Amino acid sequence: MNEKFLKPYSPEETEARIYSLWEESGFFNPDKAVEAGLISPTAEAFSIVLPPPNVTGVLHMGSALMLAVEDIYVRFERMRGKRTLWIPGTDSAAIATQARVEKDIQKAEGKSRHDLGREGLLKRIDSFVDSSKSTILSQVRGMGASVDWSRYAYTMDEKRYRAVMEAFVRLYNKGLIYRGNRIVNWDPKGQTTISDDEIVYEERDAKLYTFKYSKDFPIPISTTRPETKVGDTAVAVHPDDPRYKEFIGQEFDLTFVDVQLHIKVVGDKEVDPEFGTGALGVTPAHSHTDWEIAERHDLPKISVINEYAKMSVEGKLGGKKVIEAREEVVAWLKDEGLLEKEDSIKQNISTAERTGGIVEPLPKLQWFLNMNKEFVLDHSEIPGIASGSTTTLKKMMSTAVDSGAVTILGENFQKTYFHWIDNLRDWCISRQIWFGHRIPVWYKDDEIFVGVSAPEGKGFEQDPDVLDTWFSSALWTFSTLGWPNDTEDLRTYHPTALLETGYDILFFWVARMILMSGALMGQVPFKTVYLHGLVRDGQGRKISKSLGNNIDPLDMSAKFGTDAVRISLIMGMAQGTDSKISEDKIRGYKNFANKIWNITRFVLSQEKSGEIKTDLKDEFDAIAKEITHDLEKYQLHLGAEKIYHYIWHRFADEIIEESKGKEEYGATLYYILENSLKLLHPFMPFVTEEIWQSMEHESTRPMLMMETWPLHS
RNA sequence: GGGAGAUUAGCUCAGUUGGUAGAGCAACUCAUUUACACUGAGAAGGUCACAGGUUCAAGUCCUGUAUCUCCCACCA
Repeated sequence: MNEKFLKPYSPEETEARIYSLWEESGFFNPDKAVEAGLISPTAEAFSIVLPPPNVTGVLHMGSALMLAVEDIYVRFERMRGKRTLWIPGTDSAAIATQARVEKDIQKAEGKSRHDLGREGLLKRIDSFVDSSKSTILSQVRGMGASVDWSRYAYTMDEKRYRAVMEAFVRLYNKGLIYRGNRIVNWDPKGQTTISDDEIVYEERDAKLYTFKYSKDFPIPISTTRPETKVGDTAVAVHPDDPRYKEFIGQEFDLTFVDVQLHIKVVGDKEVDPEFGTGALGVTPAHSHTDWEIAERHDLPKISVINEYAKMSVEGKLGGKKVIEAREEVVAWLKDEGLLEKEDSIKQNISTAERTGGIVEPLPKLQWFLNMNKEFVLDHSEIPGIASGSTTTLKKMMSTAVDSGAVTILGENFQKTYFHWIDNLRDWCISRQIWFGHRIPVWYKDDEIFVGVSAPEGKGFEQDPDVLDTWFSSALWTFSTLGWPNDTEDLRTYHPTALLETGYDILFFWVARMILMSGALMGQVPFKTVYLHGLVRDGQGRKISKSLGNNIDPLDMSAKFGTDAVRISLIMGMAQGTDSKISEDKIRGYKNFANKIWNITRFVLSQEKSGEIKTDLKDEFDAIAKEITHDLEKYQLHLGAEKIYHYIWHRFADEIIEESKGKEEYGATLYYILENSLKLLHPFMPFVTEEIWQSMEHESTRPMLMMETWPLHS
């Protein structure tokens, strides 16, 4: 027997060595496994893309859970003989990365991005990305992820850049991308537009002021933002409201603070007569609702707030921050005796997810993806949409799931998905930052050129904006497989089999992938969506810096071994629900790794004598069948529990105890141990492989990772 | 305002199609040169939030109530 079994199992002496063994074998790449004759060339494909972690980030418990779940499925399907591909990659995290680099430069050199210029800043960002990406990549390795590194992709690399340009141009040519002046969510702090999904609402105390524009104005209005009223061009009332009906159509000229206003009274059914005074002061340029009312009634849209959230009007409010202007307007209303009421209310305020800045709705010229425009889908493999038929992006996204082509595990998530689609507005895809995929549009006087590369001829200026980072992420399942080229990889591995990610990016990413894959390839991007929950601490609290309850997966891995971290993240975690992790829990599974180690020590001390006992074999095979079934049904926490319970409390506590001093048990013990290692391998790959490598086997396969799954012919 | 989910042992949670309530941790008793103390054996602990209903049978299905959580939404 190998002497190492005389000491407890040591993850730190094992893991790096075992990972090298796997990686150097080349078998993370399914093509190599086929070449070596370990997987049939005609085997069914099983492919997953790794949700690319932030290239400059570090691994946290959420990504550790993601890697664990995905690696379990990849190893399971690989052992079941499928042509299994897991594509790794990293994401540029555009806004966050640019902000980080800008901050560093500001701190170290006192320079802003404008001092460096666009080219200069991008160079600095590239070198920062280069120097920091090794951290996350080695951490992914450390978790035991059996990804095919030869297919590594980065959202900003050459191939992905081409795919993004191509996608933009194709969607533009289909008429789905347009440029329009519309109200967008402007983040004054980040100095960029953000999408609806990047907004988080915070409940705050606010004041609802009720007043009249002037003594002569007949209708009082209510607002929480008096400062915007200098941009009003109308008052909207419900068309049937008896109080105000007579005023509809009338127009008033008046002076508000020191600004001249021309107010028209309009009737609009969107107005709720029950709320406030039942009359709405319409500020078209600074409110989504008001913009729409203005569109319907052809009202002028006067911009009174600029990109820095300061007043852009003439007079004494000019240049003031909106908050200051608000106080000034309220003071003026009081002085003039126009203020009728001041109510305290709770208000949901829109803030930017990334910067925390208060979102200011502003009209801006931006690029949009049209969700409701009909277009012809030339080639379609999506059930319910025939090739060459007319559809809209919205309908297509809905059909992809409704038809069952994509299964979103968890009924509640399906409902959420459909609900989101119902309420979907056009997607604003342009961003005013420098780091990202620059919009492939060039202007020259009245000319506009849209193409994957710059037009010939002089005098063209490229659009300064870049694309929303989710635009490129949405292409991920096929941009990583070589699209827009018609590659062998695309034919073999797309649609991918499974997408596993956190439920918090169902809309950002999962839905958008369905959109892009459908629009550009006529395929769904994946067949099954597995959404995992948040990882919380032992008390069920969100892990956060301020609580100081951060449990670092790398620390835990160093302390208890990666296998222990992986399986403790899986245990008790039903799909789609939040899970808990604590140091005690991880320690418990370190003990389990050692338990198997000692079981092996005992079994290796026995002769492989006697026949395999039928009753014990049948019992084991039944367990193996159940575990297989659990994995197939995405109940991996149940499978993990069963193998754990069987190995510790059945095999070790009962079968081994019973076998002591009885030679005829030998062959049976070896049978159970070997097959238990196979079942446990996806969950705890390091310790199982290490044990496997230390034993002799009849199998000619080179390693446990490439063994066949129990009961699988 | 709309939607979804949760409520099971002291704590954290499982419980697959309805068929005698489960695990881990904690606490209790005992064992101990044992493959393994990173151990084993045993005992204790629950009106499955509450109230109805369906059923031979309900933690599980239905209705309602309470509390909590999350998501979505342009009530100014």
